[in-house]
Amino acid sequence: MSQTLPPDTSAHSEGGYDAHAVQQKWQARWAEADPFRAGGDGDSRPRKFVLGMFPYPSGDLHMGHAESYAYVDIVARFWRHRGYNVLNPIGWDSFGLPAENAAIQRGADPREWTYANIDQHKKSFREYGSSYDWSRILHTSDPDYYHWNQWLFQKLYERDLAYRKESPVNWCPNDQTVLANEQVVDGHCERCGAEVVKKKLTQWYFKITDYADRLLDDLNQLEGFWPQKVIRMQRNWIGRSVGADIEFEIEGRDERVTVFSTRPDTLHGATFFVVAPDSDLAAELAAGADADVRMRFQDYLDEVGKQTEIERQSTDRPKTGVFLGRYAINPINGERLPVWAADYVLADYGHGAVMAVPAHDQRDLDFARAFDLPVKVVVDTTAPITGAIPVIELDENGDPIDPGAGDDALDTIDPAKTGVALTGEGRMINSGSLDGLSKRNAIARMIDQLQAKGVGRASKSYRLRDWLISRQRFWGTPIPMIHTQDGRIVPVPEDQLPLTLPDAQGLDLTPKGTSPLGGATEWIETVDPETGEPALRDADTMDTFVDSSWYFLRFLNPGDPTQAFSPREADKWAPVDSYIGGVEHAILHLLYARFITKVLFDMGLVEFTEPFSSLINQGMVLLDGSKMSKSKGNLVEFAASMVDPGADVVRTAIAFAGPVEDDINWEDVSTTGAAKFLARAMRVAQDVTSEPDVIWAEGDTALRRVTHRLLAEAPGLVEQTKFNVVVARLMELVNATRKVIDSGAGPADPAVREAAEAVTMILDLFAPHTAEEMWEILGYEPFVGLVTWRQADPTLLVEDTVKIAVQIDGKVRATLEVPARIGAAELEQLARDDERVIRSLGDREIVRAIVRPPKVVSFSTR
RNA sequence: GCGCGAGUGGCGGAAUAGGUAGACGCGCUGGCUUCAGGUGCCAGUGCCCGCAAGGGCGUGGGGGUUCAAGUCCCCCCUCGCGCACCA
Repeated sequence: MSQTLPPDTSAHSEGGYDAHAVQQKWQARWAEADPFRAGGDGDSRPRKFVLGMFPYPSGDLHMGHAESYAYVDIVARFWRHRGYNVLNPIGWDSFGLPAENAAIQRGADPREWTYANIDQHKKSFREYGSSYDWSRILHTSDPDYYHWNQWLFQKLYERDLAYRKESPVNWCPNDQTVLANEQVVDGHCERCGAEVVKKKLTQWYFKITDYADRLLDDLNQLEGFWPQKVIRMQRNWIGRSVGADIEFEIEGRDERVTVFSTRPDTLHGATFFVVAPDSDLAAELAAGADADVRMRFQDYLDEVGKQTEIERQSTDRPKTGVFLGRYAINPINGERLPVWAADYVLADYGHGAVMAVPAHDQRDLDFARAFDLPVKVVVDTTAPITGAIPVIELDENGDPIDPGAGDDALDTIDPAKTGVALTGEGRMINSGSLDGLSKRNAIARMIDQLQAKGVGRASKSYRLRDWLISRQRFWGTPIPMIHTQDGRIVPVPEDQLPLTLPDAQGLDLTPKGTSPLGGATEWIETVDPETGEPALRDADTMDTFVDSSWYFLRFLNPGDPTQAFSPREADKWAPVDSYIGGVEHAILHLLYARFITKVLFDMGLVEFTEPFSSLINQGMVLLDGSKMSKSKGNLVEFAASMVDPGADVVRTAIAFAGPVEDDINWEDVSTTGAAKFLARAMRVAQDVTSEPDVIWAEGDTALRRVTHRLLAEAPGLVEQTKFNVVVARLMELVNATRKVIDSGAGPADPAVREAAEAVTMILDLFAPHTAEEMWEILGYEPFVGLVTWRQADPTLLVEDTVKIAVQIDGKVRATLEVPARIGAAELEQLARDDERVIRSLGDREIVRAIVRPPKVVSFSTR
């Protein structure tokens, strides 16, 4: 027989157990028994769907992943220990640019890089002891997955939620592709960091703006279940403004021009009119002006075009613009307003044009002062306002002061002189029938007037833009549309889906501004499904955020060739109960997934409108105070981190390092402390000499109290994600047990066994291999990972005696050990009689006593 | 600029409802163990004075409420994050 060499344990075995041997042993057993597979229809336990944001298969899994997936596993294991049927799947977000870039560098197929990395990830997660349901793996780059991206696209198209338009878009010159608004961070490409430029292109969009109100309003349901920060970021991102659309005539133009304003009440104060220089309207108006204006406009437009997004966005930039030689007519009073083009007005917000009210808008005021335009005050912000009712002030004779009499006060804050716009509350002046009204009432009245004249109406505007989903890259889901010779755009027939990517062999993947798929002649050429005439496929691929917007549903029946997901399974499992991941997706993935979920709801395919019932954001793992990254060279690799201390030590050290939502400095993570603790816990289990059937009630009561306090507290602490505190409490129980073994009732005491078993069951959250080993040592069958935690015995949670602080004038002068259920009168007497109290009191006299059993007695003297 | 969040020992961090601040761990100091060097055991460890008993100070700074404040209120400082011409 061949002899198997035992693993080298020399470096690890002194502590009482060989962490690596234990790890390998239990990983093999888990692989064989597959104990963490979610229960099927016959399983009567209540269900929990626990999910970590799935990883992108980059080659550099680092400690950030170690942290995130440790938390996911703690939550999944916790619900199993609480008696739930837990679904905890894992998959890979495997389309995307890095694979393509790696392929270009080595002249290989992105598939090779992608799937090799996925294999590496799987190995790492297995080594980590993550309790996944390994039967449900998915990769978004598999045709059987992206088939359903294409299906989803076509469903959105049918519902008029997918459309093409030409518009200035964000263009990353490095990646040579367009980006969604959400993927531009501070004017830079979210992925590669290159400065983003604007380019006018025809692209596919998803009409997320149709859902803006619901995306905003439904955030209220998530209050308390999602981090406040994420909710706030989404609210800001959607950015709803409430106001009115107002139509202006432009002299010499047939059609009226609409502007949006949140302050229709100030319409009488409009003194000029501004259009975005890069808008079609500006070009048209300039074209209709004389040659001089045309030239100056063209110069200005060129100048604006040269600016980067960042320059354009910088605040305190002096206002620039050109007069277009045209006039707009104020619909409420017929005044002629000069029309300017200025880049402080954005082409793609509202209607790309504004009425300028310099007295009451800071930007308009800055512009007016720069170009010497009139400023007309229509709100007297010095006039007192209480709610909607004007307060009439009386002079010394008891006569009412005329509301318009505050002219002196108003003069001192004249915006034309101070340069500060009057944006606050006040009462209308110089506004005809609106005079005297408060802001709120004036807005309502003005909207009525506009509506009556047919030149305006109440309206809302959003910061949120439609989601640009086309990408000029290869490694993504092909857009399932066909461009016919006669200019129609038609869907690829459903029976031809999935439309799979061609082989990358022979394709030039180098970024060149158009999709590499355009060069796959055989692939791109197709026929018009209606006429049979030659036609071309759409060469672009979809944003990978489409892939991740619904993937949680695919886990419910992965590989199903007949549908994207089963509505019946979705009913059972979805939405996700606990979703765990980084805050970097606050307005990308999380917004898109919410949007798509609402669309699926409207399609009648799911019965919920929010995909993630609760969200946990973990902080980042930092090294040298900054985010780990390959380019900075401060990457601690996940796999490497486990080599020496083992998976359990890494997981426990991370859980113990601090609050989940805080950033962790890797140099502060103490694997030494975690390793000592796990060895100590293991030794306690090894020292137990009693049998599993001992009667706990006969054990040491003091130790039993510690055990039961932990049993009582642990579930609440885990639910509040205070994992670091749970580890601390486990350490306390291990220490208390050690003491009883060494210098108390001894290893045979039933309380020692009870404590060791409680430690084992809870330790499974953090150190599952060690816990399984301890469970076996304690004489049980595997798997402790499936054992329901014990209930705390309430009688052991009440202490016999309590320590009470006695304060004299706010300072603690004595502590008393008294029976827990002591009465107030008796306690006060004990405190008054206490020697230390008497000594400390000296000749001072107690004038007041506050007695609060079982906490404190507080005496005041003087 | 606007909006949030956070400041607790040498370090990471604890502290249900205002009730003994510093749990737990790292580090450090001393001791024990036939113990060669990552993981045994015990004790100590917020700062200052003191041999001790004891006393004073102490949760970014200043004020306040309260018998009692890390916790509640007001002002300020520092750091972090988000948004940044959104009409």
